[in-house]
Amino acid sequence: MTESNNAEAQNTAPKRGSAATIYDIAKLSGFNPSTVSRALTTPGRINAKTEAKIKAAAKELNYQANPFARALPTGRTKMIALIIADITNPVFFNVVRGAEIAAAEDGYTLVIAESQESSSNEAEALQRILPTVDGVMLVTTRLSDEEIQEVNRLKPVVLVNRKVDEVADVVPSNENGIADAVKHLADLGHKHIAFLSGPRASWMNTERWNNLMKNAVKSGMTIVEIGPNDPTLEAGKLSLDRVKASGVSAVVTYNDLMGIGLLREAVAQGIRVPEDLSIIGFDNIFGSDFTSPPLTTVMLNLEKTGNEGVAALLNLLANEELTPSDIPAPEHEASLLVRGSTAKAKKA
Amino acid sequence: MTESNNAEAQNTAPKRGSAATIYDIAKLSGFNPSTVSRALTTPGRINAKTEAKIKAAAKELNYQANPFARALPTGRTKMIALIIADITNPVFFNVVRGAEIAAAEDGYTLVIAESQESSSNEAEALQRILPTVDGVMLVTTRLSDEEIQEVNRLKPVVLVNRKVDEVADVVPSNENGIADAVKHLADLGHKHIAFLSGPRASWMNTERWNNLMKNAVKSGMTIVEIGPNDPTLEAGKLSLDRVKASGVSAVVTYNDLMGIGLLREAVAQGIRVPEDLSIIGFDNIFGSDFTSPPLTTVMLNLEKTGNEGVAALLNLLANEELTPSDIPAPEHEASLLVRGSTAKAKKA
DNA sequence: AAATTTTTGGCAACCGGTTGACAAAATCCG
DNA sequence: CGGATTTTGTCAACCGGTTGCCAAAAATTT
Repeated sequence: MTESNNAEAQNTAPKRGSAATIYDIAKLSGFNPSTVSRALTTPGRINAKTEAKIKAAAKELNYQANPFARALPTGRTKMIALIIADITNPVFFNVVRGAEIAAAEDGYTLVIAESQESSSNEAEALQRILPTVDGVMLVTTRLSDEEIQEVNRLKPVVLVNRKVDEVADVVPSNENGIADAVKHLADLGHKHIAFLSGPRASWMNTERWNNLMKNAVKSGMTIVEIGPNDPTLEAGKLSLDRVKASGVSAVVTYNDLMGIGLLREAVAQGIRVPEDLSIIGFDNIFGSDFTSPPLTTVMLNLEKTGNEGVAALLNLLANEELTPSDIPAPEHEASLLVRGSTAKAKKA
Repeated sequence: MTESNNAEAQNTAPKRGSAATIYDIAKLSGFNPSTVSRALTTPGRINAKTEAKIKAAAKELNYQANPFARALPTGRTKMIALIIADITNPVFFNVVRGAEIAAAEDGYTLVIAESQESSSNEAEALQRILPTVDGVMLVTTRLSDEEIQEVNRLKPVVLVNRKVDEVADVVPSNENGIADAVKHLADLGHKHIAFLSGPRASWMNTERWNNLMKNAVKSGMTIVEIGPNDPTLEAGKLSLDRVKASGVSAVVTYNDLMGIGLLREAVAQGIRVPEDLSIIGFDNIFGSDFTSPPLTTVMLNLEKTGNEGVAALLNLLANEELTPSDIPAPEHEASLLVRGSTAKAKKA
């Protein structure tokens, strides 16, 4: 842009990416490259004085090891992959954040790929990324159990919110949260409730439905499943008719997105929430308290989930011989967050 | 999957990560490793028939090039870094998605790092990631102009929503959207408006304020800046008192987060929106239509921004000699999305 | 002081690709 | 049909680290 540009370009040979190597350090410090390597990576192997000299030279040259050159013989890349179905789904934000923090703590870098809810995209992305990472965290995978096991055979895998034989997982227990939610509805006098279910293939969907059913029956309520549906705002909105038709006084939705969709459509159609219809979502996503009324929801500590997932993976990585069953169960559990979308059932 | 698995597992030494190399292919196909390399990477350089044979052998061995071995001599990693300030800020989701798509199209992998709004974190993450990527996209960096220029000297950088000398950028024009917003308020009879500003250091904040001021003055309105503030829900909420005190009938907020915070607090305090106070946000984030009333906002096509950012970076990468000024301005512009939070000004 | 053990640093091979140089083979030309 | 040209495959060096092995130097023992 300015006329000084020309001069600059001439004198500094601004060759991008020309970083210092151990050979430069060797030359500067007068030692052998292998000695340099040892001084930098195996403290103690080398005379303390030489080590200090070498480290000084390294600092002077602003040395940073080329990760590829390092990864080549060792096979370790200090990167882990995080595969998620839909990055715009607010559920993931906190998982990602928790994972980021845990990874950065140990000097690992997160490589994030999105499958856009498509299992072929996911397989492709995985294919591309797998060789560059030490391990994989699958957050909401669309892959089949067999595919997951196969990936697990290549690199350590940790599954979040899903369970597959032989594969490590981190899935916080829904039980308490669901029990509380059902009790909450029972206390409010609801007799007939519905579960607005998510995708048939979702492990978590089945988990929630089964738990819900068990608790509802125990509390003497009837419960019906409406679905399967896409786990989206739109699907929640479109299901209002079926909800109305079912005659229930309360709905638990597979996730907040669907809950919000349902709630807004109900309000738009003049159905009063919570007076005419109580709604409970899952996940406590960003924005679930923006609605009128704000959505009552079963909350998961997703940041913690992401954190524990990466911790488990790092554990697996550090300890070749660890088996998935050695991974401790997550410590945190779901809990009910009561906001405005639940109230006493209308008298029948 | 079948019983043949056992046999396979026995003879192939199922050592994790033991992938086929070009040497294996060479042995299997009877050619030299370098010939294999050429067949796979320089189509046409090799006799079509041999090329086919080699490719068949590669397929048979399920060959996938070791990216590190490849990156070492070429320096190219096919990865680009995406640095964002706060991954839980919904503004970024769509940027990330757009970037993902553009990157995947060209076989590039996105490495995402979050700086948690801290410039030291950001510098550190950048330090860690920089050697492993071909280029960097800075989405909401907390780095100083000088730091950015320095990074740009090492690897190609594309800035999103910010401008720094000598560095390529993608910043969609706010002008139309802001002009429309001001005109919208003027048409509704507002005479005195405020800008609830974001962080002082934000380039975009200054941009919006300057534009807003210019347009407001032109329309014969008075405008005041209230701030600076954190770009958060909480800050929006806390600023209500100052907004009330200012006596304005309409507020434009630096972003939707602040707009939503302000709107919800106003409603909570019994101030009617939009009858008593009109509010316009920026960004059209997820959830900005969940509020009651839904937030009127100046919408940016963030997915497109992410897309164009990566495209620009790829362009820079493919064409060493390209200078930042060769990057075309983004084609899309901001536009006003009128929802429910704006209405006629009360008569003074 | 000689023999033995331990420390220390250097040599060289290796990780798995890419690529310039070159010779053999194939194709073209007059 | 012989010489010039093009095509094709191989050799070998290189990218920047790591690491097993060994010899020289230093420290210890006898």
